Amino acid sequence: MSRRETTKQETRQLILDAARKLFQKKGPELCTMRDIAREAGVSAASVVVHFKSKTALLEVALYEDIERNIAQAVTTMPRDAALLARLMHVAEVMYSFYDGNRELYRVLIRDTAFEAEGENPYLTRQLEGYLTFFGGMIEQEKERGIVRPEIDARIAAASFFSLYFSVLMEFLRTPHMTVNMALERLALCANQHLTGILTHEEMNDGRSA
Amino acid sequence: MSRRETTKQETRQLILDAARKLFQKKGPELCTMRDIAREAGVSAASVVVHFKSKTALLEVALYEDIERNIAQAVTTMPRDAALLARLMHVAEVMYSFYDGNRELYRVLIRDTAFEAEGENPYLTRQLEGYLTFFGGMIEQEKERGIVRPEIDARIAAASFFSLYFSVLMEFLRTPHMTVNMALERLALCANQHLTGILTHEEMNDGRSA
DNA sequence: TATCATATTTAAACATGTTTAATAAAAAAA
DNA sequence: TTTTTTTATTAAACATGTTTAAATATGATA
Repeated sequence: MSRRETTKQETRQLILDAARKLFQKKGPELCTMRDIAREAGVSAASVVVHFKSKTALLEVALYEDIERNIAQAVTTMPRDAALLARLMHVAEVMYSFYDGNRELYRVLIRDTAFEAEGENPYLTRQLEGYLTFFGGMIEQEKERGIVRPEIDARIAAASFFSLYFSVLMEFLRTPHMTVNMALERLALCANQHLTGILTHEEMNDGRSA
Repeated sequence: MSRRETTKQETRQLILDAARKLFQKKGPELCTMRDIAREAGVSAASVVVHFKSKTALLEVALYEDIERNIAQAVTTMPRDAALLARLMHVAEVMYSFYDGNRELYRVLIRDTAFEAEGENPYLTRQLEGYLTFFGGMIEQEKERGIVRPEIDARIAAASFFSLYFSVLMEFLRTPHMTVNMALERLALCANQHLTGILTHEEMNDGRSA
């Protein structure tokens, strides 16, 4: 790596470290680009040159940590537990993680999850990874005779994610909601999705729309 | 109403009209407070005095229209159709409405749905209204023997909303996704929630978490 | 080595949401 | 009516994310 390249990476790292520190400490809305630049010992313009925008910096600064937590949730997932228990394990790890600084992650998700397509590479990749992983898990459950064979595993995985994400949104917006309250709620929703809400007679009659 | 009060309301209405026009025309991000103020014939400061912030103005300017559409969706809802058909009817009306200006509603929802609790009175009220209405509908289906009696109707209504909202999010973020694609996807998810994904043997064994 | 081209950094300027302090007009009080 | 208080309005200032144009440093080329 050329000298030019190394100093560039050093500068980038200085900014990242400063951003992580100040985002955590003051929250992303109260901490300005100039604050971050000062902490890193560079100009505000340099921060923009390196990271394009404040939102993009927030994304880069935080998603690495999130990915680490997802990875940890996956590796510690009970291998032989039921589908719901495995989903709840991931949710517990992630909700607990976000609980460490709710305001920070509320702003992160707001500013990244609603960007137009292609503007949020991290999030998109994480979601795709989840769908593949959890969809594969559901496929396995089909083979074991636990999930019905006609079920679309990817749709099921996406549905579980929707439930997970909605509860997360409410959790991040609602200070008095504890991790356990969020988990209990998600368990109720996810369990309904597993077992359905119709009576068995209706299910047998049921036509897909 | 005193003279002071009437002129105040007139000014407020001028700003609202100007805001609706420009938000629709240029999108909420490209249209500035000064643009709106100029169009309304008042100062930018006046806009802030009347509506507190640009986001709050966006919310007031657009949610009335949204509420009108919800009301219309409810009144045109087929009374004797199945639960899924009724949900899909509401979704079709709303997705078609949002399709008229996706970028506008993407920004609106991003900026309001993720505000901290209490900062988004319209949204909160609409969601509460939906949960009551749809929850009541599910309760009726219990009495008719279509939905199982042990099902928590409010949790079911919230789950359907989660699915509806997640698909809406993807729809608003993804230009090449048509209304029909969104509806098809929602139908698949919602149908899974109605009928579950487990085999019948597993359902009978199934323990809630 | 000297020169040119390229990449990195930044000071200053800009755009825009919001606040402040002042003004003017209406209502209330005298 | 005159005076005082309250309120609606705004010009100017401010804060902050971002852009621009210039300067500086590095690598390539002669």
